Order: sequence, then structure tokens, then C-alpha cells
Amino acid sequence: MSTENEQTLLADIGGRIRAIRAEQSLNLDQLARLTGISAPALSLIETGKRDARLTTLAKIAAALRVSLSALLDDTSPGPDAKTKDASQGYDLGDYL
Amino acid sequence: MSTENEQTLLADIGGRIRAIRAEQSLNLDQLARLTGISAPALSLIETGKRDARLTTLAKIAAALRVSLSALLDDTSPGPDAKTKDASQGYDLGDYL
DNA sequence: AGCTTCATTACCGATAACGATAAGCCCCCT
DNA sequence: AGGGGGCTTATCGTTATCGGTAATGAAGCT
Repeated sequence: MSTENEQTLLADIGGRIRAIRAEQSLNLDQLARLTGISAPALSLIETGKRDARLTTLAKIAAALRVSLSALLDDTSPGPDAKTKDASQGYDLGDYL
Repeated sequence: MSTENEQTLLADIGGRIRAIRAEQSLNLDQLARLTGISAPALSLIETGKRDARLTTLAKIAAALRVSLSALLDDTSPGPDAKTKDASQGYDLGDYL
């Protein structure tokens, strides 16, 4: 449900990167030079086939001139969630 | 300034993870069990010594019940910055 | 048909993440 | 003292990212 399994998450974010790149009329080679990330690597990330590292995403965000969260925010937290301050409650059951 | 070099970025986000974890009174072992990420790995991430993968951050965000962008949110509310919609202009110089 | 542009896929070698385990360090408490 | 909780650091083995290069698709176009 809320747990967008790994694959979907990567494809989701990859799609967002691709959309922003298209907005700026950049092709993979150009973005590759701006980021220092190879075009094949960018392709894998955009198609959701690679689990990129944080600094890699940061380079892409910088080259695209958008914030890091602009690449990642997918409505996730939900309307009723506070998005912050989860304070105490956590149902750990007999987990601990 | 704006170019938060790699190290600073990682330490920054790591600190945010640690702060949220503290808010929920979780220790590393507990978060490790919730995320499936080992406690040493979490320690390295929180202290900015490891460049975590996207799915790793996603697991942490899920366990902490915050959005992914809540972890990456870079303090700057961006008053003058567009934060989005960079539209066309891009000074590529003689880059391409 | 060719040719070009763009993206994908497939290798390769180097580097790094990750889990597991164990060792080390602080600080607090009986 | 001695423990114990919490975090750090170290090592090892497995796996994955990443850049580079080259090859393969999939379009469009003259």
C-alpha cells in the first residue's frame, strides 16, 4: 500500500528526473557532462534499474537546478500524517 | 554556500536522521530491526561517513514514518530561489 | 536504402555499500 | 570495582554502483 516497493520507487523517481530533464531540453549526453555521471548510468537511473547513491542524486538535482526533494517527493506522507513530529507512539509489538 | 559539498551533505542528512530517531526514542538497534539495515551501517550514515543508496534511505524514512523529502529537506525554504520550474535558461557556455 | 540522433544494453575494472561480527569507548548506575 | 546500554570503528565477504567503452535499438530524416 503505502509501501511502494523498491522497484516502483526507483522507477518513479527515475521518471521524475527524466521529466525534468526533458523540460530543459537536455539529452543524456549533456546531463552526463553537467553531472559527471556517465550517460549509461543516467539511463539506468531514469529507467529505475539502478539504485543510485545519495551524492549521485544530489549531482543530478544540482545539474537540473532543482532541490533534492523535488526529485523525491511523491505525495508519500499522506494527508493525515503529520509529516513530522511522530512523537512517541510506535507499535513495536514484541519486536524489541 | 549553495554548493554543499558531498561530505557536508551527507553529514547534514545524517544529522537529520539522527534527530528524528531521537524524537522517537529509538536506538540504533531498534531502528536496525525496523529497517533491516545493520546498526553499524546506520551509524555510518548518521555520521555522514557513508553515501547511502536511495532504497536504503527509503527504508529509513519508512521506519521513521516520515517522507523521504523530510530527510533531505535542506533547511532553505527558498525565498528567492524558485526551487522548481527552472524552465529554459541554462548557461551551458561552450560546454556542449 | 543509407545516415543521424538519442536511448538502451552489455561488457569491464575499480570503488564502495551492506550485513555480520567483534572489538573498542563513554557514560551512567548498582 | 564491575557491569550494562548506546554508539563507534574495524575487518571480512558479497554484492552493487559507477565510469568507460562499445554495441544494439528505435526513431526520424534526406
